[in-house]
Parts: sequence; C-alpha cells; structure tokens
Amino acid sequence: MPRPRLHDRDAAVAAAMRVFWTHGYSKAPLSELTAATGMGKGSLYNMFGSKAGLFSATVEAYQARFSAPILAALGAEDVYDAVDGAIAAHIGQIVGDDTPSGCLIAFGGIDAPSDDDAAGRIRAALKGLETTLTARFARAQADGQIAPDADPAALGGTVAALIQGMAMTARRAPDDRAALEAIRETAVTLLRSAAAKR
Amino acid sequence: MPRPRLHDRDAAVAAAMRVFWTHGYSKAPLSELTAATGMGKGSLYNMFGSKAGLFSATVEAYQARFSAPILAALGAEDVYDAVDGAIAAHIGQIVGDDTPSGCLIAFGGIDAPSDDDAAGRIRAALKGLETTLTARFARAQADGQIAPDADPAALGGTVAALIQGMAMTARRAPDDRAALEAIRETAVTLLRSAAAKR
DNA sequence: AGTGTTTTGGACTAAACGGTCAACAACGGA
DNA sequence: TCCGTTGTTGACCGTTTAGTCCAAAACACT
Repeated sequence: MPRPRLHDRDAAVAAAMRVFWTHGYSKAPLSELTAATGMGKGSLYNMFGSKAGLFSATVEAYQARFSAPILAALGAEDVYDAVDGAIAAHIGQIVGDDTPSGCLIAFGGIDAPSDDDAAGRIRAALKGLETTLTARFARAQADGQIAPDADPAALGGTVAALIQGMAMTARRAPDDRAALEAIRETAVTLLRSAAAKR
Repeated sequence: MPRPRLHDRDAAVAAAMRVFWTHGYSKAPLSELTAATGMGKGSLYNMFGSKAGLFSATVEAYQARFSAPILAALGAEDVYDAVDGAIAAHIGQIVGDDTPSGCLIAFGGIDAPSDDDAAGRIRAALKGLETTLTARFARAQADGQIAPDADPAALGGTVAALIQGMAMTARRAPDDRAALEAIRETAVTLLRSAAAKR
C-alpha cells in the first residue's frame, strides 16, 4: 500500500561515496550530495536520518568494498608476496582512474566528527587493518618466514602506518603512481632483506 | 604618531597555532582564534588580512620551529642513527604533552583550501621532507653506508610516507607513544638489516 | 475508482560562519 | 594641549550551512 521507493539505497550510497571521497565529510555540501544522488533533501533525510548517517553508511560500504582485495592479497602463502599484494591493492584504490584519489577512511579519520557513528567505524577499520597485518606476520613467524625474535605487532603497525601515509601522498600527488609503486617495492625489499640476513 | 600595537605578532601566531593544530583549518572557528589570541576580530584582520592569512603565517612558524630538530638529527654521521633521530624528533612533536597531538602540516595538507597560500607552503614542506631524506640517503650511498644499487629517492619517499602515517596514528591514539616508538625501531631495524645483508 | 500509507521535493528556518565597518582609544610630535 | 595617525573593538551584515516540514504524488489493496 505504501508508495514504493523511487531511489535505490545502494546507488545513493555509491553516489554519496564519490562526494565524500572527494571533499571529506565536513566540506561536502548537502547540495552536492542531493545532486549526486538525484534525491531531494527530504528523501535523503528520510532514508539516512542525517548527513552523519549517510556518511556512516558510506564508510560502511567503502570498507566492505575495499578491504576485501587487501584481505585477499594477504592470503598469499609467502608473507612478502602477501604484503606486496596488499599494498598493491591499496595503491589501486587510492589512485584509481575512475575514483577520487586518496582514501575515504584516512580522510574521514581526520575530518569526521569524533563522536560520530562513522568515527567508530573508521577507528575500527584502521585498527582492523593493523590487527590483520599483525596476524599475518605472526603466522609468518610461526611458519618460519620471519625471524623468531621479530615483533609481529610492531611490523603490523609499521606497515599500517606506511599504508596510511601512502594515502596522504596519493591525495597530494594523484598522478604520481610511480612514486607509490616505488614505495611498495622499497618496503617489501626491506622486509625481505631483513629476513634474508639471518 | 600612530598608536603602538598592543598585541605581539609572534604570540598571536603561537596561540593560533594551537587552535589550528587541534581543529585543522576549516573547523577552527574564528571565535576560538580571537579567544586564544586575546584579540578582537578587527585586530586579527588588520594584522593578517584573513583567516587564511593567519593560517599561512601559522604554517610558516610551525614549519620553521619543527623542521629544525628533524634536520639536526639528520646530520648524524651514521645514516641509520640519522633516520632514527629524525623519526624520534618527529614523535616528540606529534605526541608532546603540552601540544596538541598529530602534525599541523599533515592535517592541513588535507584540510586547507588547495588554492590557498598556505597550501603551497604545506606542499613545499612535505616535498622538502622527502627531498631532505632522499639527499641524506644519497649521501649515505656515497659514503658506502647503503647498497650502491639502492634507490635513495625511493627510500626517501618511503620514510616520508611512514612519517606522515605516524602523524595520523598519533592523532587517533595520542596516548600510545609506545606504538610509535615501536614503529621507529622497526623501521630503523629493517633499514639496518637490509644493509647488513649485503 | 477510491482510499490509505509512504515517498518525494523544494520552500522554509535557525544558526553559525567569515568578514566589514565606524566609533573610539592611545600614543608621538608640534 | 591639541592633532594626526594608527590600533582596537564589538556590533553588524550577507552568505552558507544542516535540517524541518508540508503539500503533492505514487503506488497496493479493496
């Protein structure tokens, strides 16, 4: 009996994602969000409750969509291949041709209101990246791929920080993909060398 | 004959620095800037021209004040000590007890309007960090401290990205200095191991 | 066809923002 | 002591913002 929804929620989130990805949270004007989604204000608020709600939904979708390739890459048998693949996947996301440059989560981590629902999601995502990397290094240690006296948590934290830094670099110089690839190569080479040394 | 200035420019910049450092550029309300500096709006505008002008002056002061320790540390004879010291100096700045956490420049790099005067300063500062690190690695290569086939620019870019990532980490978890120190130790250890391998 | 329920869109509101301005204050020189 | 010049201040302004609300519209069901 009700009037059916004219707009698709997923499509709206996808459209809003581009806007937030480009401008960040607070600098994304509502007018641009309505234009991108093709929805009126009323519809937007009816569907998401607030701008913060829409952003939260956006972050959720972003995370679901973009963490997957990284996690998949980390499944590789060799830990160095795994890290290499994860960083490569990350690079693909932060300098993609048909997406804005940089990382929505890294951006939002600075820009989003800290008491927000989305802020928790962002914290969790960043923490999750670090945890996942740490777990991967721990597994590598168990497999004898890295030194027994190495600290998996420190390695995980270091790679996580590097990945965030790369997102910043990408935003400043979106065209310089070569620089990002050089960083990836350097980081993986350093990890490999450290292991080979022993 | 004119009325002498009641307020000191340097003091005003120092006060504004804390505000921008905490909130970023766009989220720093003018009201808080006037409160922190103790100046009325008119005086601020008379002295700096605009909010953007004040921010630009702030970035300049920040950079002058905080790049010095890093540059000094990079002067160390041993390149690994140099990098270690530089990162340590950076950590001291981004989690200091009596300063806001994170890095004003990394923050502003995302938040500042891109056509602004300050934006150029920020770009230059970040570029300068990378260039300085690259130069330091090149010198180390000439001194035979790192492998002849290593790429100083890639190493410089990698460490620069890591440093920016650490600033992000510091902002999210200002109390976890230990994690930052672990990253520093890990990074330097990796660099050392890579050299020792050859 | 008629009715009830929900969506929709844009006019509307209230607040906050950066920025302006004119009156006033404070000093050095004459 | 008066005057010219400049610093200072807070009230004021226009703009932009997120958010509200209601009349109109679009279906499903009877």
